[in-house]
Amino acid sequence: MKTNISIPQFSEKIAATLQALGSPARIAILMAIGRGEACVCHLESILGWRQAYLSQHLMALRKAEILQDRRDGRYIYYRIKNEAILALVRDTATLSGLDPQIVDALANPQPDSACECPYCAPELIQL
Amino acid sequence: MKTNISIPQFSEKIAATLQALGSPARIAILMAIGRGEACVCHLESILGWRQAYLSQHLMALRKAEILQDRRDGRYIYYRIKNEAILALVRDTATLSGLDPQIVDALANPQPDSACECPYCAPELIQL
DNA sequence: ATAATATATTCATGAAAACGAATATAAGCA
DNA sequence: TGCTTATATTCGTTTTCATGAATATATTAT
Repeated sequence: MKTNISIPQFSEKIAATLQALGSPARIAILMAIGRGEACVCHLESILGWRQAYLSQHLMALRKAEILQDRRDGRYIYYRIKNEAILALVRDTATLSGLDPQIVDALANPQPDSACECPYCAPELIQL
Repeated sequence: MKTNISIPQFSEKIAATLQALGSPARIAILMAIGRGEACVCHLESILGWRQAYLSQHLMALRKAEILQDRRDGRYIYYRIKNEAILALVRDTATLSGLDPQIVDALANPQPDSACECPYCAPELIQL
């Protein structure tokens, strides 16, 4: 039972966003999306995870209002609502003693030749 | 059992820092410390929490290398190791739709007349 | 209508985190 | 030395989160 705790509303709001980011899996997802957008099967291919596992984390990021989704036929694309989230991750990387350029490089992902999603292999859609 | 997950080392490091911040209680502590330093009894007074509860969160923040402590006689003072943490919280506040000036104001706490710690009431030590 | 593909959601289980209560430790005072 | 004050730490319990497995839903193709 939570008693004798007086936490201002703002602490809870700030903590909620940071809590959503406090997961290696979700950080990896955000890096994979970067400044563009990515569909679920693209993220599956890039990250090598089970689809259901990925979807659960996407759900958490949507709930935290970090990700925005849009449907295109069968495909659902995700993008980061506010690029400031990437700056936040970058700054945290710096704080954690990591090379922020790694974050910068990852935030601009390129199409992956091994991926068969509409983004990486648009020619497959025409067939 | 964690299987089929390929999380780069950097995601884990970033997430670890954000995980430590993903708690309303610890955000409140950081706000109370701000740019200066604060002793435990000061934080007790300001936040109105049980001492043991507060100490547990201080322990978590020390473990995450966010806080630095120094002992002065019976008193232990805490300061935020890197002011960039405050910038991080401020940016998160902005992202969460909060007024960042609230964070700025809180990051420069003033002595509290109701507090009897050496910082707020140095004259009590002389007695 | 059915099957295939893409993806979300739910539920059960296990692990991690949060919290209360009790206790231990350190420093200063009488 | 013993007491007081300041604070850390440990342990048990509860709550929350993470994950796997199964299943549901939406769209397109046949």
